[in-house]
Amino acid sequence: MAASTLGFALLGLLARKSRNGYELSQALRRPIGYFWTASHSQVYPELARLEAARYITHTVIDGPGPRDTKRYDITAAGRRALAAWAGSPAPPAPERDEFMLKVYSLWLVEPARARTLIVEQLARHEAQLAHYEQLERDMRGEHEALLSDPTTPQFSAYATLRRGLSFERHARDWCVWLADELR
Amino acid sequence: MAASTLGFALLGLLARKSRNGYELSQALRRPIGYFWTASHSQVYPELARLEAARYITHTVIDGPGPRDTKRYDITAAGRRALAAWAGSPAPPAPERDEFMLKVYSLWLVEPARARTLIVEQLARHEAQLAHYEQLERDMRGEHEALLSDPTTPQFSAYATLRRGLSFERHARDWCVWLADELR
DNA sequence: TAGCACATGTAACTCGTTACATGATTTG
DNA sequence: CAAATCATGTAACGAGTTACATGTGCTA
Repeated sequence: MAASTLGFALLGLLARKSRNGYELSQALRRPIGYFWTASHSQVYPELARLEAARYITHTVIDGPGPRDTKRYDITAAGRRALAAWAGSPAPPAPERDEFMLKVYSLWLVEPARARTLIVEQLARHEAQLAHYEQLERDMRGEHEALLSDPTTPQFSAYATLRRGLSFERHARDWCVWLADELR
Repeated sequence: MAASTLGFALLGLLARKSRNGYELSQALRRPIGYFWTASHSQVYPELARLEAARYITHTVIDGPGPRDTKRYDITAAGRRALAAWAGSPAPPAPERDEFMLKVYSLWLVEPARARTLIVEQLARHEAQLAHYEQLERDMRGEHEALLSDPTTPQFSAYATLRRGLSFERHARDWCVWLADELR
């Protein structure tokens, strides 16, 4: 009766607040889904599976369009399953980074062109970093409060934000170094 | 006539030296495939596709077992296709990190247990970092030579190694910070 | 009034993993 | 002599993307 990774991503969102399928799909799209993404065509069938497993329930609250709007809530069993999953070790994830794969063959590309690619990538990392820094400013003042209690959703959200900030900074620095080597 | 990402991963390896399917599969397995992985059941059909596209050729050099051993070489067309792919912008990659997804729901886990998970993850990053540092030591003395010419495969290999080193260091530091917050 | 946001679903396809299948050579 | 390594392939399944399908209400 274990859910898929996508299922736990949905449960992780629903454990914070109730949402409908559309809102869940939005939350799992770039740039909002920071470490998991899914399209709506994957979300709706998964919600049906989670409901069959009794991890969530829905209440119809009639909306626009040809179908009803379904507002989903996590159940006590869903919360237990989510906590058990979060508290078990993550299987080692196979790395998959198409950009780095291109860098591995960058020696075949004319250096000035290669440098352009790296500078474009640098811009993407700087944009994402600026976005994360804005999120951090939005939390400012609450930091000490957030960190004082690791059993609040805000603690987890701040921990993942710190990770994003750190990742984008290191990626930016690496791009700067490589662009300089290709000058 | 464009190859898949896996196809370009294989071409990137074959552009450096000829290999058989078994050796290519080994190179794409952890911990050797640092930014792309694949199992042998995916590699063999892809090699057939690359050969149909005339990006590679093979010569039979009879080996053990019930089938012949096929040694693959990249063609001039394969090298051109690889260079064109490496020189074009990478599509923005959807982030997918199951460990970070767990951290997002870590507030539901008893803090002492949560801390154990983070310390285990820290150990994994430290092991990978030690591995990368060994690779760097193996290259020592050649650094200046490697960086002087960006059109050699060694330049690309060193650039990706620097990225791996930077990534593991930032991941380690983040784990140390979070484990400390959970003490 | 055209387009976008809201809202839910299905179908066809690709990519990737695990399991099935075979058999010679080397090492403990 | 048993197990691991070398070596190549197919089959079944699950996960994920793109396209198909429908229709309301709001805004430029």
